[in-house]
Amino acid sequence: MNDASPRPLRADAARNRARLLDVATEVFTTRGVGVPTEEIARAAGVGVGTLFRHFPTKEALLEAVVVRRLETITARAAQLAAETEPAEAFFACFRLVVEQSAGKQEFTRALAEAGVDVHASLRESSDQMRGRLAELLAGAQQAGAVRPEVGLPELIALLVGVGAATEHLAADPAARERVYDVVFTGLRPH
Amino acid sequence: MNDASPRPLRADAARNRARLLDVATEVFTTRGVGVPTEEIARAAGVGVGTLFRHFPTKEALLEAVVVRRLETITARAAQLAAETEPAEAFFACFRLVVEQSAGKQEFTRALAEAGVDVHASLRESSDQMRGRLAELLAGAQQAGAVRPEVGLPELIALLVGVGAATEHLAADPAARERVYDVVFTGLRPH
Amino acid sequence: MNDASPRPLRADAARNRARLLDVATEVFTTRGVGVPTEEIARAAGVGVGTLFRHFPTKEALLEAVVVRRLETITARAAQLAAETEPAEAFFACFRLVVEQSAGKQEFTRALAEAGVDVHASLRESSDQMRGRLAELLAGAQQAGAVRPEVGLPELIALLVGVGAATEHLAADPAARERVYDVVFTGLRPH
Amino acid sequence: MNDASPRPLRADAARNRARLLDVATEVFTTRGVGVPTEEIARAAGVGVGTLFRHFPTKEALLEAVVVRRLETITARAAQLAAETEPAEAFFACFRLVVEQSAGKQEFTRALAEAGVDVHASLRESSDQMRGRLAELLAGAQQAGAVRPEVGLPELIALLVGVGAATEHLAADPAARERVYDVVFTGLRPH
DNA sequence: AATGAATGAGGATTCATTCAT
DNA sequence: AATGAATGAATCCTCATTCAT
Repeated sequence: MNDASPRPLRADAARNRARLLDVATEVFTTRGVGVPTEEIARAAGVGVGTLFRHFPTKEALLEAVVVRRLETITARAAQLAAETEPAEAFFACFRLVVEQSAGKQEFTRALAEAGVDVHASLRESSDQMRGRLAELLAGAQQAGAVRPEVGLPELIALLVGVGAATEHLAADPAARERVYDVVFTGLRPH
Repeated sequence: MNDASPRPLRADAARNRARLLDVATEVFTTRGVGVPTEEIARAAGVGVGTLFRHFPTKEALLEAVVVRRLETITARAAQLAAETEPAEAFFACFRLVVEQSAGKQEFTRALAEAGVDVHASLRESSDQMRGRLAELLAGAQQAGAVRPEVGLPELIALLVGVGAATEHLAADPAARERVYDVVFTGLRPH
Repeated sequence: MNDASPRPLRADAARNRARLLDVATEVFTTRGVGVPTEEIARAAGVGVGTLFRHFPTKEALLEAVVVRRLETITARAAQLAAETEPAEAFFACFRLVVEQSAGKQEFTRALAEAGVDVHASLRESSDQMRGRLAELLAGAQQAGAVRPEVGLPELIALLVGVGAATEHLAADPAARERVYDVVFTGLRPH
Repeated sequence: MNDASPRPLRADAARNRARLLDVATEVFTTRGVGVPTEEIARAAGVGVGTLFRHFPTKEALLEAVVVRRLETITARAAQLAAETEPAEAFFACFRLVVEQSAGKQEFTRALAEAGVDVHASLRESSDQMRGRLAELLAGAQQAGAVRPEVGLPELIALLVGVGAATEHLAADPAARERVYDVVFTGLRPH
C-alpha cells in the first residue's frame, strides 16, 4: 500500500502526464525507443520541459510505460481468472498477454526481462504479473488442461516467443491462429 | 565498362573485410546494433576509414552480417536435409535455425523481417532460406511428421518466436528443452 | 501615480522575502551562484513563483543578497569606528570585512567589483561602504597607523585579496593569522 | 618520465590541439568557464567534434589549460631561480606567478586549490609548482629576505590573494605597485 | 588501400522565467 | 499573494560519415 502517494497532482498536470504516457506508449511501440524525446513531447502537445518534469529521464518514461502496461494486463488477467474456470482462463490469458504485448518491440523485450528482471520500479509490477501467471498455470495444470511439467520460466518464455512470432503475422490472422494452435496443443497433455 | 565481378580484392583487403565481418557479428549480437562503428573498427584492428571503405554504411555492415549468417544457416540446413530423413531433418533444422539466431537480439529481428522482407540485398539470401525451409516443411509433412495445415509463414514465425523465447532461457537448458518440446509436440499431427 | 514607497508588503510577504534572502545568502555563499532558483525557493519553503514575485530575476536576488551584506558590514564598521580609536578601528574593520566576505566565492567577486562597480542598485550601498572605508583609512593614516601613500583602491584590492587568500586557509587558523600579519605589517609605516 | 607518450599526433591534429588550448585559455580567462564549448571550437576554427576528440570533456579542457599554465609558470620560475640570487628570485617569482595567473578568474581559483588540491592530472603539475615555491621560499628565508615564520600555505594564499587584489587594479598600475609594496614589505623581516 | 582526424547534425537534459490555477 | 506546472532556448556530448595525409 502506498499511503505516501507522490502527491495529488493538479488536474492539468495529471492530464499531461497521462497524455505523455499514452503518446509514449504509442510511439515507443510502433517506432521503437529510439524516437527523440522532443518528438514525443510535441506529439503530446507539451514542451520537452514538461516531459522531463514528469519523467526525469527518457528511461524513466519507458519504464512508466512498461509498468502501466504490465499493471493493465495483470488486472485484466485477474478479472479473467475470477470469471472463468481454470482451463479456459489460462488460455484466454495467454492470448491476452500476447496480444497486449505483441507488436511492441521493446515492450516485448521488457516483458521478457521479467524472467530475469529489471529496474527496481518494474520489480513490483512484474512480480505481480508473475504471481498471477503462476496461479493461472497452477490452476490449469490442476484442471488437467496443461502438461504438469511446464514451469513458469518457460511459460513466460513462450509468451514472449508467441508475441514475437505473432508480431510479424499481423496481416495474416489465420496463420496467427495456427501459431496459437500449435503452442496450445503443445501445452496440453499428450 | 569495368569488370562486372566485384573486383578481386587484394589479399589484405579481403582479410580486413573478413575480420570486420567477424567482429561485427560478435559485437552486434552481444551488445546490440547501437555500438559505435569506431569501436567495431578498433576491435577489428583497422581504422574507421577502412570499415567504411568496405561497407559504405553502418547499415550495410549489419546487412552483410545478416546475409552471411543466413547463408551459413541455409547451407547447413541443406546439408542436414541431404543427410537425414525428412522428419528428423525438419526438427533438427528448426533447432539449428533457432540456435544460430537466438540470443542475437537484433539479428533475430532481422530474421523475423524475412517473413515480410527487407533490404534488396537480403532478398536473395532470405529467399533461399525460405525456399529451403519450405522444402523441409513439405518433406516433413509428406512424411506425416508435421501437421499438414501448417504453412511457411507460421513456421518462420515460430522460428522467430522460439528464438525469442529461448533467448532469455540461456541459463536454464531444461526449460529450453521444454519449450522445444511444447512447440514440437504442437507441430506434430494430433 | 502610485505611492512612491515600495508598498508596505503584507506580513507574510515580508516574512517570505526575508526567508528567501537568508536562504539565498546561505546557498549562494556555500554552493555558488549556479544553484537553481527552484532549489532556493524550496529551501525557503516557498514556490518559485513567489521567489520571482519578490525578485524579478535571479540576478536581482543575488544583488539583494550582496546589498544586504554590504549594508550589514557597513553598519558594523560604522559602529566599530564610533566605539574605537582610529588605528584599532581600521584594523578591526579590515578583519571584519574580510571575514564577512571571505569564504563566499561569488560574493567576494561581487565585492571586488565594488572597486570598479556594478549594477545601479549596488551603487549606493557600495558607495556607502567605500565612504566608510575611506574614513577609516584616513583616520588610521592621521593616527600614523597606516602608511600615508596607501589609497582607497588598493585598500579595497587588499581586502578582496586577503579574502581570497583566507578562503582556502579555513582549516589553518595559524596560517591565516600570518597572512593578516604580513599584510598588516606591510600597511603600517616602515 | 613519460615514455609511454600518448602517441605522436599528426601534424594537423597537433596544430588543432594547440589552437584549442590557446583559444580556451584566452576565453576561459577573459570570460569565465561558462562559455559554451561550441564557441571555443568556433573560435579555434574547428568543429565541436574536434574539440571533444582532443578533450573528452569540457572539464578536461579546462584542466589541460590549467596544467599547461602551471607548467609554464613553474618552468619560468625555475629559470629565474637558477639565474638570480635567492632574495631577488623569490620576489621576482612572486610577481611572475601573480601576473601569470591574475586576471584569470577561474584559473586563480584553480591555483588556489593547489593549496588543497584537485583532479589527479593536476596533481603532478601543482605539486611541482609547490615544490618550486617551497625552494624559493626557503632560499629567501635563508638569505634573510623573508620572515622565517612564513610557511608555504600562506605563501600560496598570498599569491592567490595578490592575484585577486591585482585583478581589479588593471587600470591603475601605481595602485598595483602599492599592493606589491605592502605585501613585500610585510613579508620581509621586521 | 589504410588511417584516423574533422565534421556537425542530432539528442538528452537543465533551468530561468512565465502563467494558469 | 502563492503555487508549481509549463515552456523552450541553451548546453554538453555522441557518432555516422567524409576527407586530408
